[in-house]
Amino acid sequence: MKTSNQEIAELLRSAAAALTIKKGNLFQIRAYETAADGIEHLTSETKDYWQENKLDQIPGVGESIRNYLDEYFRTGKVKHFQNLEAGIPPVVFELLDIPGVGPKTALELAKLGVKSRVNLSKQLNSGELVKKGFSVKLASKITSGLKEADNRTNRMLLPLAASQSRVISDYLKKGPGVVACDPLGSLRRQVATIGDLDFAVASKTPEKVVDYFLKMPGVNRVVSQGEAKVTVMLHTGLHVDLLVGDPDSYGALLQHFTGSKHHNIKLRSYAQEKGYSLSEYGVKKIIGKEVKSKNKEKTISCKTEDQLYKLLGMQTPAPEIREDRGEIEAALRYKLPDLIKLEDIKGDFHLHSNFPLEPSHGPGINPIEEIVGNALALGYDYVGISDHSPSFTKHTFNEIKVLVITRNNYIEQIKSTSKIRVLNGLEVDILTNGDISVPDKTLKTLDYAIAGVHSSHRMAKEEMTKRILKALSNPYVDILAHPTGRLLNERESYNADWEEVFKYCAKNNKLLEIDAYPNRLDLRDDLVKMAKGLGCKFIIDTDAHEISQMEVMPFGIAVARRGWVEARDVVNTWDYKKLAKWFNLKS
DNA sequence: GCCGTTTTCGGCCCGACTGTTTTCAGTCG
Repeated sequence: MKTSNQEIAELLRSAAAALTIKKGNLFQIRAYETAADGIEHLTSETKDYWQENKLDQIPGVGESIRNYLDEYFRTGKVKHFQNLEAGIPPVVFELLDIPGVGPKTALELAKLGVKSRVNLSKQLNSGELVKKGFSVKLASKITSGLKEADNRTNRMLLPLAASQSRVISDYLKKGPGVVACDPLGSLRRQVATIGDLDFAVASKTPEKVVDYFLKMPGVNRVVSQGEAKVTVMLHTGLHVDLLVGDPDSYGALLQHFTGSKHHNIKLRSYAQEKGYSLSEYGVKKIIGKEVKSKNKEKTISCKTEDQLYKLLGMQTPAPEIREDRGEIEAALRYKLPDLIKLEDIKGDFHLHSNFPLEPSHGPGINPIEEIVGNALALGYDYVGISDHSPSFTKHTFNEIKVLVITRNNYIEQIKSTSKIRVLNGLEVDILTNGDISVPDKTLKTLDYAIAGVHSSHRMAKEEMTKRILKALSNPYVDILAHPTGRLLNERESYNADWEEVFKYCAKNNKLLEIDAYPNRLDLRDDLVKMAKGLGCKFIIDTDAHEISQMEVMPFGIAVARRGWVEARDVVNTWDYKKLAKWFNLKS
């Protein structure tokens, strides 16, 4: 049985598509889609919710869908969904993820004899579909849609998205009549991976900006084009959306295009209750059931986002938390968190040097002295060096002890001459049975230890939870490194009962690391928020293996902000005295 | 089908673009 969150969401989306084809209730269709969204964004498996009898805690899941899911987990199928889908060729559901193809188009294709995606491609190329009466324009649209779906690459990591975005916004800023230009969408919200790039431009002459944008180097084809709204595809396959708006209502445009979709839906529902209708043009007053005027002139325009949120009687939530995870409710009560900022960071604790402890672990390339010097240049008050521990498979515990002591002595010398505080740490392995790869008496000689899972990632959830908890129970382990082990676009998080792990950390003063390295961003933002709610403290580190990588700190800050974290929740924003107390250091 | 610091009933975000539409349906963000 397919039970991943992605697969369960697909199950619901197929039901929604079937209902669309059968002209079901529009709101019921939306309800299935909302539930699918809710499931996709869960921090743990839907199946776990089911086993714990908590399915209706999932956003968008009510009594009916709860019962359907229960039936699914018990029997592997949902009779109601099977009935909905009866009479609809299965290929319809296969075609839905082609851009431009929705339920109705997919059904038409199926009726014209399309058997599969491959077959669709064949019939398009041979012109067979058009001969059978399918629209020529739609056929060409779907041909490019198919090409796109096939070339769909991984979502971009933040550094790449940021650099691509800079090139485009530099270009746009030089455009005719451009007053302002901002990258928006998921990049502005600093989501860990970015699908496409969105830009807003403020200008009184949108048509000129649109023309200028279409001439941008690298544009491969125009996906759609309107007076003030364009989507293009670059030669790299990247999608870029542009919206041009009047400078007087630019705040509303920024708000609209930053999203997220769920934030906007919640915000607009709330606005509606208050008698307003909200769009990218501003705020309209609703009288009775009718919007007072459809004229844009009658819209209250908002130059800034603050004006818009203020009009609705709330604080402006930082872009990073606009995900409909409670920020609108908090903003209405003027209780938004005071999110951590890059300037709050006073040090970095997960740094790898070239000290010859264990070459096979891929050590850093810079000497400890250079790392300390760079920390000073970054304005830090303290810095922690945390090389990988020597491999326990190649060394006896006694050899490990000797190696570590050698390094200890070396760092002691640096400590005595350095202008900033230097801490002596080590990144150690959590072995499959939960033991630490370095003996306690050696760990005891360090200022701190970061423990991480570096092997056997595919353990069963219960086993992995036990493994992590046992490691954390070691009194010398201070930090859980990159807690979920995910590598973006490469490896999923491993399974563990995170709530149990976080409760343990909160109770026993174990720190959760937010690893700022862009392909990790681990702990993930949603779990950060959960951990913060359970009272956990964090440390944000770069995991740099060369000193230039110490500059990835902003990505870790973004994750923390997305998890509603304030500076006081993060130990490496504290002054040294408070920090030393937490780590039980001598001075 | 979901949901509620005005509601357990009666609502459900809002608008743009495309195609082939003379008033709208489908898809997308």
